[in-house]
Amino acid sequence: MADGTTTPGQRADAQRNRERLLDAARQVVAEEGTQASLRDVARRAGVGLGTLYRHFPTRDDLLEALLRVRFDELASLADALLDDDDPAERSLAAWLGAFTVGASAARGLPASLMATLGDPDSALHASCLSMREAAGRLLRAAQDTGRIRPDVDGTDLFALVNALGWITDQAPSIAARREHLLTLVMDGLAGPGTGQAR
Amino acid sequence: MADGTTTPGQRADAQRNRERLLDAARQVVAEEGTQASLRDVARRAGVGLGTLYRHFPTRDDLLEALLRVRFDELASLADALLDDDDPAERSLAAWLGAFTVGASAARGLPASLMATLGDPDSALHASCLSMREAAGRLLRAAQDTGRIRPDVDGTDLFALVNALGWITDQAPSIAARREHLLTLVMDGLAGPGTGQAR
DNA sequence: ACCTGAACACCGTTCAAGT
DNA sequence: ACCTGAACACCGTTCAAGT
Repeated sequence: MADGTTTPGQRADAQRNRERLLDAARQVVAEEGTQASLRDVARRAGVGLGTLYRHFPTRDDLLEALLRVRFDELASLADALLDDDDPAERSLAAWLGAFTVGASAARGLPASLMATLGDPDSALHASCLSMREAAGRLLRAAQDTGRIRPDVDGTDLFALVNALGWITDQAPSIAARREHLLTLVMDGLAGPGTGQAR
Repeated sequence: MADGTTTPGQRADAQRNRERLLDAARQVVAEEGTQASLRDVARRAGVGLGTLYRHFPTRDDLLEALLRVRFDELASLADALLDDDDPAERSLAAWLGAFTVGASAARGLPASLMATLGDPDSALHASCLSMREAAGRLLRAAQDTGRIRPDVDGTDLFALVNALGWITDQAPSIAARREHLLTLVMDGLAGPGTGQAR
């Protein structure tokens, strides 16, 4: 059972460098987003640039190490919501809310997530895909109740919620309306209305 | 009446260089998106890098020269739709469709549009703002009929449609579902449904 | 094994020097 | 007036050289 925080393979300064890199990356990504300068990460970690590449051959490898925990949490949240007693469309809304909050943890994250889904070789691919699938199960449960339109799938849903996460990052005035825009999209997921607004 | 295609101020090779730059920029932006390398543009135009900066001090100045015509067309389309005999919400849907098609003309365009709205000094600011305002008038007309929810404004609408344009650029599989996602958002704009999907 | 930093091929932006 | 390209300060990525 690897716990993810230590890699007991070969040790020494390597283990310490890895942790320094992750600490630095956490800071830099929080400040600059997923497109942050890798040189900056190495610099802030007090480590040679080659060392960063040795530990994380790819930007996505680094992001994966930073983000997998959150992704897994979101996936299990979806499964937990699936089992609770709330109406399915409320569970779905709750999950989407949690996701959009997490998506704005780092600028550029929605773009990274979408790119990762299209690249099976990305280190982020697997966890991102399983997160989307967990959301898909929630969606299907809500569709079974007949209160969510049947002509959307998990891909549509994930696309929409990432689009929302993206737009929310483009301007503070829009970030302030995140909840509002989310309910609007949720209403769209519910299907055509009566035609009477409000 | 400046027609935008010629700048009769001082001429000579300057005028020709300007046109070469625009031609090159059209190509490069079409291929690489709004974040295309400016060096590449100068190179393809067969012009020194400094010449590009002299004609277009800013990336947005260059984009403005490329895109203003389309923006203006979209703005007048909105006004034309406002005056036709179609139901207001159909006019709104038609405009949103036209916008999203135009928005996928160049990768990165939705991001440029959103950035531009927040920066009054951007060369794109004015035309982008007036486009949003034209859309806002369409929106209000549709709201007056009572078939579009009253608690959205032009900023929300523009944000949503740009979010759609962005997500559409992230994966071909999603681009294929653009119409579908647009109707979904339109349904959201119509307000809460009956609760019965479909 | 692991670390380091120079090296390479790119950027955007500025500006002295030319015509 | 206008054009040019070197110069500067950055990138990402690789890899020879060190321990």
